[in-house]
Amino acid sequence: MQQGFAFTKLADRLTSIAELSEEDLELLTRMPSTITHFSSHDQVLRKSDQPSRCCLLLQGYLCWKDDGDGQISSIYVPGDVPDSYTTVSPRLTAHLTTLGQAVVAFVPHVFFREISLLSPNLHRALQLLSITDAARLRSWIINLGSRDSLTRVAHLICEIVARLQAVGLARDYRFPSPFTQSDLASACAISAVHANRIIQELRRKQVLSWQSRTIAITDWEALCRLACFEPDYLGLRDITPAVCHRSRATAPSAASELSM
Amino acid sequence: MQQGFAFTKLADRLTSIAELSEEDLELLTRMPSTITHFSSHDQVLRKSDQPSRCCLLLQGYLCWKDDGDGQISSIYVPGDVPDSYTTVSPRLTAHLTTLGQAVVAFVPHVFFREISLLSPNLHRALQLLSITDAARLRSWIINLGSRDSLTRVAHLICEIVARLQAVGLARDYRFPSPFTQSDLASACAISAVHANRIIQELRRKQVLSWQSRTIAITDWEALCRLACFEPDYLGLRDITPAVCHRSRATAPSAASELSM
DNA sequence: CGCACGGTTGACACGACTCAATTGCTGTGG
DNA sequence: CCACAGCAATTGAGTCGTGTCAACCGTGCG
Repeated sequence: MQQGFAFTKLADRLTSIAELSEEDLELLTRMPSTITHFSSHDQVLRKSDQPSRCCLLLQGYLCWKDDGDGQISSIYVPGDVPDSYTTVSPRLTAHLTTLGQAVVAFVPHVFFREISLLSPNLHRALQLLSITDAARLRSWIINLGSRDSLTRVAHLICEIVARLQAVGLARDYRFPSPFTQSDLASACAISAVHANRIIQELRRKQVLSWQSRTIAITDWEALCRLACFEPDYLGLRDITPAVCHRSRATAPSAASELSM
Repeated sequence: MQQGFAFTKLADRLTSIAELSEEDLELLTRMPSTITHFSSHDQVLRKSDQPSRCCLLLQGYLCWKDDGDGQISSIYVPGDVPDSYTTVSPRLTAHLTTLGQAVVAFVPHVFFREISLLSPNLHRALQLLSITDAARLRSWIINLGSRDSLTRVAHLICEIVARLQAVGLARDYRFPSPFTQSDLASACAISAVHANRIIQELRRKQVLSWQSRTIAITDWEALCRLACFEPDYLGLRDITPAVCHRSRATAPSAASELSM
């Protein structure tokens, strides 16, 4: 991957939910960061930490993992800042853990505070980031609460694909899955054995393949249907009717002028 | 209840998570509001709404209820502002619904924006409000994901008690429960029939009574133990070791006399 | 007074869990 | 280069929690 340009990951992510000006992008280029590589199932932040910087995920996946039985409450993809709220209060309620190898850029809290003061636009974009984070949590509660395990797994995969595509990844509906089936099970609140059977069923239904640490969606429409996936809650700006066939080459703001 | 002092409810809530100065409280007194009464299972906000004001709950309970099977993703008590995030983006992903009768004060977005500009302290307090909202969502995911139904119900009740007490209500561990057992079931993602059996079990275990629309906790310690309840995630300032035996002696607005 | 709704109870079905054993893969050291 | 360790994936069998269905009761309200 393109090391050394951590800020572009953040820019991509912010652009996916808000329109940024040239000046905003210029501000982002000044982002100071310390880049760190983590291996599988590492703890990036412990519950007891009181960080003074945020984690910008550059590559791989992170999740909040609970102390107790290891329930995963949220998954993050490159461009996300899982702990952005620590800029306000550094108290953590879970461990920030890798799912597979991951690359993280640590960015001082003060940087986010500064750009918020300098650009109301960036301030709003960062607020939107936390709002969509909360929206995803609510969506996940709906999932755990009201859908059966096949739907849950399918929905999680749909969400990951949509979010990867929003930052320019997985355009061909293939993406690395360095996490284990047990990880997926923890996220979906099912047992590892059952998760395995669900995945087999998804394979049998010909909607995806999962081999050599890579997932390939073979029938996106069918998967979305199985999952009852309606990506509105992700707050992305340019979802096409066909659900994420976006081309990021074109100017970042086609229409999406709806008041937000 | 003391009508006409909607702002005191907000002041109580903000005080429970942040320290406010005299000036901050003075600013809050200027809060404009339109007070509205709702009956049971009313929709305060529809998914399709694009509100330009927030809902400050004064009395009763509200919840976000999903379109589909009516899964409840979050419950609110007096002093809460369930839709505070709409000040940034008015898009909703669920219906804001009453659980029993409720009284709501509608407060223009612009008021929150103004006080955020005038007082960094209030700005922070409002940010903390959304952060704890998200923390509760994560906690609820843990609940749905990793605990059995008895624990889930017990945990929800513990949380409600703790949050009521944080704003000066339910000090004697008794509080109105105008919601139905089905509502509780929707929140805990179990069937109404099963919810009923769980409640009976809680009664049998002598930890609470639930009659004539009132819940009375008879053994708070035992209930907390059953629930695995650790209230840190609520972000409250003054939790005593014994879990919420707080005395609000220093209360800046000691009004809130009557039951909610 | 009676209807409607919330609460209660029992019987039965099924999805998901656990336990346990086996296979397959990957990396590593002899 | 192979053997082995260790982990992930896979499979089967039996169990249990929770859901569904259906009936019944109690009570508040029109």
